[in-house]
Amino acid sequence: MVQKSPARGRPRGFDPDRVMEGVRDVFWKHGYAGTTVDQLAAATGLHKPSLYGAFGDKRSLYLEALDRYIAEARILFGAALLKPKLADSLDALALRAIELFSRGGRGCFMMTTAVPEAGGDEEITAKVRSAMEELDSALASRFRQAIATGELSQAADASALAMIVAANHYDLSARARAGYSADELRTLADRTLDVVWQLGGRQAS
Amino acid sequence: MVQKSPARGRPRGFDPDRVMEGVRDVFWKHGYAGTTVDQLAAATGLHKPSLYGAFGDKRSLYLEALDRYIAEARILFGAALLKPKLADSLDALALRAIELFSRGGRGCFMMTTAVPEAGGDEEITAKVRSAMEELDSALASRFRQAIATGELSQAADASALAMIVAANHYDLSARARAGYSADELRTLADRTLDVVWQLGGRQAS
DNA sequence: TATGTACTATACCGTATGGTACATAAATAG
DNA sequence: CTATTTATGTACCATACGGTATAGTACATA
Repeated sequence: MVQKSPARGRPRGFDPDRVMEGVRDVFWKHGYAGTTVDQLAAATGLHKPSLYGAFGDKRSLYLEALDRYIAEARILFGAALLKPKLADSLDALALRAIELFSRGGRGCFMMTTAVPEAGGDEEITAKVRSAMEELDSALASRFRQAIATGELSQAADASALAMIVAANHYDLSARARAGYSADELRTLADRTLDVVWQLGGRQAS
Repeated sequence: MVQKSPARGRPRGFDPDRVMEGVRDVFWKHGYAGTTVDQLAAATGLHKPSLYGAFGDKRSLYLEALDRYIAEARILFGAALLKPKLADSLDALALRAIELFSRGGRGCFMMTTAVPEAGGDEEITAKVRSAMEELDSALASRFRQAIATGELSQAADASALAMIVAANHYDLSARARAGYSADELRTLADRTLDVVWQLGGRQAS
């Protein structure tokens, strides 16, 4: 049996979730190598010893932020794919991605911070690959479902459609970082979705 | 009148192009912030004062490497698009991108080093956006040409096809960095090209 | 050979960096 | 109240960083 923490000693004066949000935002803006621990301390309002005490060193802090981002993205995008109509799923996916990526032109946290760091870091490389594959298979599965319910033609290629949408997803991230506005990104996403419908041979209205 | 350098004084003992290749490779692997000037000196075999004397500070060195990469990519990918048959163009584009990106799992130099640094750096942001738009329009133009020559259906949407191929291009970069092998990338690229042919309503064999 | 000039090499500078020692504060357990 | 435990805040450390001063070197011109 695991006892709930008996809360001995002085309780911490901060909310770890809130702190990690601040940490994530600094890494998001400056990247891993471009972020200093002093920046993290300033952004979270607590001091370095508290950060180290609660989360470990800079790298642990980053890995924790990355894990949390991936978990949140899983929920955010996974929820979009749960909508009954495929059109609504794809629309919600694009909308949420654009909202997330275009705020401050920051792009996808994983794409902008983990992908560069993946050169020479096997742990980060593996995390990125696994997250990408997870999105791929969630999308492919969603397309297979749409084929099964008759929303798409039986002849549609679920895997190919998934790759198109995934590639568009990462493209949106890169372009957000390159200064594209939310409106411009929306236009790009809509164009990709048109392609998906053409390819999928939309059946229902 | 600008005189050609009269070459007075001691001539430099290194080839600037070679040196910049070394510089680029270090930035490519570690990113801008993750690279130290000492690493650049070690990789190029020359010492910091020579680097500073010839190219300026770290940032100038990086911008020079980025400009050179963009120029080389323009030539590499532009040449692919010059092939008379669209199928050959798209095939060469994918092949060259995969060769370039999968060597050492490094991805696209611009995507992996400039995109992260674009957060808060307007000059880099502008360079990235401009390079992306250049590829977009080169691709769209190539597709319009294929429509004009009858290789693709008159009903094909050149811009939409260009976006699909561009997104695939950046997707290949990200996945190379995430550890995908050249073979895996080739499979992904082929799937995207299948989609392009479906969408474009290929006319000629 | 003399002289000017640009490149090279070593050594160094001031600062910023990741990380920590230490004294103190705030809570619980007895 | 005392002891124990954990968190906080200040001040600090060793090192690594970007960048440069300076002394010496190799070449061109004259």
